[in-house]
Amino acid sequence: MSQRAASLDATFAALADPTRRAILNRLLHGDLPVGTLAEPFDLTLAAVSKHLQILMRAGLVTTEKRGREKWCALNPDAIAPAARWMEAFGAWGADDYDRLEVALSPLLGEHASQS
Amino acid sequence: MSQRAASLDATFAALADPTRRAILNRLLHGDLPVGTLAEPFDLTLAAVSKHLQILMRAGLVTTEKRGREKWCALNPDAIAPAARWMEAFGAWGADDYDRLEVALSPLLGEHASQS
DNA sequence: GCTATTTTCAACCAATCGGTTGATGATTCA
DNA sequence: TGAATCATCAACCGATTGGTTGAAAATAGC
Repeated sequence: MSQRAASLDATFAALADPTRRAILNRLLHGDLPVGTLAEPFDLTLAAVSKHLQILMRAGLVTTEKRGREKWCALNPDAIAPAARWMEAFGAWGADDYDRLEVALSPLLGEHASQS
Repeated sequence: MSQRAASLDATFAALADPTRRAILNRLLHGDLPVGTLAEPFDLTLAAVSKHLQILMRAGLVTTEKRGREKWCALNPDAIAPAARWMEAFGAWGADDYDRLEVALSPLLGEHASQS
């Protein structure tokens, strides 16, 4: 599987969990240390820590250690490949064939991908 | 969990598998019966059938039985909620605060969602 | 140095996932 | 009617997921 496909796997899988989407929403309003980030969730800190690792592996969140706290920040650029992938399908229904052609081109690399 | 969040779960989870994205790519070029759709994949028909059920549950693919064949078609509208969700993150990095505000509003329903 | 705080690690558990095989249900056609 | 074709179902398998608990590592402050 291409590097590109693996990245899409990680991104979409990261977004498929409601806790992780809520974490991203929380970070949309500002950077936070792990403990504060975890507060509103009815989960152990270890569980939130695991979710963060999945988000980091997908590149959606970056972290920086400051003292004994680890601050988390959004990395919105990481979502771009997945967003572009999805555009093809929106464009497919768009009755706008220029837009369709543009949206389709990023897909060619994975065109014949199997399993 | 809200209905909206459940739908996002199903959509993103469906997109997180490369075989399923390849199925969608294949359908982008035209409707196909299950057997033909499955041909390029090194999988049993049963496995492809399961992937199709996941795509149908997410609403991304619709089917219609014609004779003994079951024809599959894309339903690109189903991807719109997920695409809108993702826009918020692209917009967050965009230095364009009008766009950010617009992109953020669809998130409010899930804003405080936990677990 | 000792203690408290922040976060992760390791081991475990039940549930889900992606795949297989073999049987079964529909449908077509000779 | 009987045989072939198209697709799904049911049962199973190993790997992964999302969660827990308890111990450990790193840092801060007294």
